[in-house]
Amino acid sequence: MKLSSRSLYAIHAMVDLAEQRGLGPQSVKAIAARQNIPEQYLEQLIGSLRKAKLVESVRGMNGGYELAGGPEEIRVSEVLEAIEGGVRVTECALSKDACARGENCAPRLLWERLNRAIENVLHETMLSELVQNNTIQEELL
Amino acid sequence: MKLSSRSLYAIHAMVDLAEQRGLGPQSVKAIAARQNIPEQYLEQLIGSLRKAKLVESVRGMNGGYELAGGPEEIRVSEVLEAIEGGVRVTECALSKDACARGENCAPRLLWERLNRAIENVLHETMLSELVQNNTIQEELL
DNA sequence: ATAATCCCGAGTTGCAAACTCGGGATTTGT
DNA sequence: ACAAATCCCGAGTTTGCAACTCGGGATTAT
Repeated sequence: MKLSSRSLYAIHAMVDLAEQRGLGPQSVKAIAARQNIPEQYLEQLIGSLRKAKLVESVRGMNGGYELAGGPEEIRVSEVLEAIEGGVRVTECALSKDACARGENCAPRLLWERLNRAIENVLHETMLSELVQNNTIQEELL
Repeated sequence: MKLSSRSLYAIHAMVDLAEQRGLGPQSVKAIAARQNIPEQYLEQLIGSLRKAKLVESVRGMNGGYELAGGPEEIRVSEVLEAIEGGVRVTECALSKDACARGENCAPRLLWERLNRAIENVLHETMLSELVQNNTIQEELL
């Protein structure tokens, strides 16, 4: 039940871009250094974020990446969707065919509850809530 | 964000024992066959369940395992706790030391929300809700 | 006695996630 | 015009750990 480092890195990178918003495009190198992420790996991940139109790139010298929209409009679920292609606790809950037990799988009730609970959190949490010096953090728990 | 097969197997095994309750001890072999779990692997897992006092063993010929208590009293969280030793989305939310960022980790808000949501579901779901021909399943969603 | 089971510490295997590499395309600064 | 800094991307390679096996001892019913 761990989040992959892919996901962790992607979220940290997006938060970083939110924090640096307005300061011009941020290079992969800079983001990687600030957030402590292997540079070439991040390059790969941020490519997925770009394809999902969550960030925009500026090429050439002094280029880099910027958030495509305001942090208040970006849901964490969008980030993870882009990077993982959906966050499901077990394949079972996704497609009934994937599970040999078919409809007769009693524990499916549990998978569905878990998926709901998780997706609810991811959908309701906006990037803006995760940036530094957000002093109202505590009440939002 | 997947559940490990350890967890999946353990839950299926516990559900199986709930379904076979009252029919005498169930051998690992029988459970494995019914639930489609590699036998020797299950033996390992069920050992953890026994140490956590969730099941009781009867040794010798015609031996096997039985639920230690009624399925209405066993929480899914107990099963996963026994098998995984806690279900945390990221180490960060567990101990502040584990994360180099320390207290200044903005995304921690997210980890905490996720952990809460997940633990809530696991804690509220009883084994009895997961057995077959539980016809009120749908409303419980 | 024999067979069926639990019990358990050590393996071994496989595979996907994590990370690297090489090199091309684009833009800026000088 | 050229060098340097970046994005871009398809192919690697590495590696950690979950998943699974093995061998053999202890216990009990028939």
